[in-house]
Amino acid sequence: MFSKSCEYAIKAVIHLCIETKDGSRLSIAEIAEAIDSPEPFTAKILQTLVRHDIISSAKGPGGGFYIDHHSKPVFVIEIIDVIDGKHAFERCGLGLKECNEKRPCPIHNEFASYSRKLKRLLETKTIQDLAKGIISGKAFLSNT
Amino acid sequence: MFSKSCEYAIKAVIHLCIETKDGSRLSIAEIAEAIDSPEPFTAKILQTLVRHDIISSAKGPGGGFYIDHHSKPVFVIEIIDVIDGKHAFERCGLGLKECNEKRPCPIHNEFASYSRKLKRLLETKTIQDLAKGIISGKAFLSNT
DNA sequence: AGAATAAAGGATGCAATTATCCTTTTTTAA
DNA sequence: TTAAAAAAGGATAATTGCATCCTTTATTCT
Repeated sequence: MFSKSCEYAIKAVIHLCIETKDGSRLSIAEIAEAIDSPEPFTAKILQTLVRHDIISSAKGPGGGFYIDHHSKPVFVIEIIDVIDGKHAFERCGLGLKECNEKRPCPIHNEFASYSRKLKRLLETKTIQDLAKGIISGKAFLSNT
Repeated sequence: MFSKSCEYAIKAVIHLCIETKDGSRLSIAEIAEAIDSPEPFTAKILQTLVRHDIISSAKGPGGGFYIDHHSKPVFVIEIIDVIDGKHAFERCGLGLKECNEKRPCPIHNEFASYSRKLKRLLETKTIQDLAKGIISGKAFLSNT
């Protein structure tokens, strides 16, 4: 469904959302540990998210990553767009370039309603919504 | 959504279904050409489908691949199971190993209802159903 | 039986995604 | 103003999915 990068990205932002409510910051190491991801790879993803203004970062001692709770909430789709590209959802089930409403591939109609709904969901759901449903951030975001 | 192999497999079986109704057979070259896929790679996929009894093949002159229209219809999910594995649908949206109903990941519930529906659809839909909806096999299965 | 045809299967190459390493830049604090 | 902390960024490695090549086996037809 999504790339590994995208999975890490979503997990990381949820984690940040929960842990930096109080204005504190998290280092790459802390995030990677919490979401069970390789540290240097996670660093790259976090950088991308910062560049696209989805999360914030501060260099130097006491620095780290955080999300600014005064700015607008983060829609899940924003992360997907930035990491996996805008067209992650528009792809035809059979990978046909020329598949569309007028000239649908054999399973176009079967897929279309499914992916449309899922996309709409991710367009309306925010990371903040997801964070609310989590009791213990660590437990639910790690793999072990 | 599905792997390239799986896309080719679905297209190939649809094409076979349409073109071998009369008991004729198609060579790898003919299939690859029709569905716009690399020939040797397609050969591998067809082999796998034969091994799993989804399609049939005959060696030697006049041989090729075909689907036996006297045997039971092919459910789309069968192809997916064989090529991408049985768990292609059970994977959690965030790639967590330990995500399940009892211990759902943040987006588990959001995904579950949709992938359940899609899975059910592919469990009931047959290649024969899909073939019916196609007027010109070539035109709809190739990329160009 | 022998030649031609076509799939089967093993071994290998290539490219994208995933992951790692190392150096540079910025910031804080002593 | 120097040392340490921490992210940023460039270069490189490993893994995996995708694709190709070549030899072998089975079948048909002459």
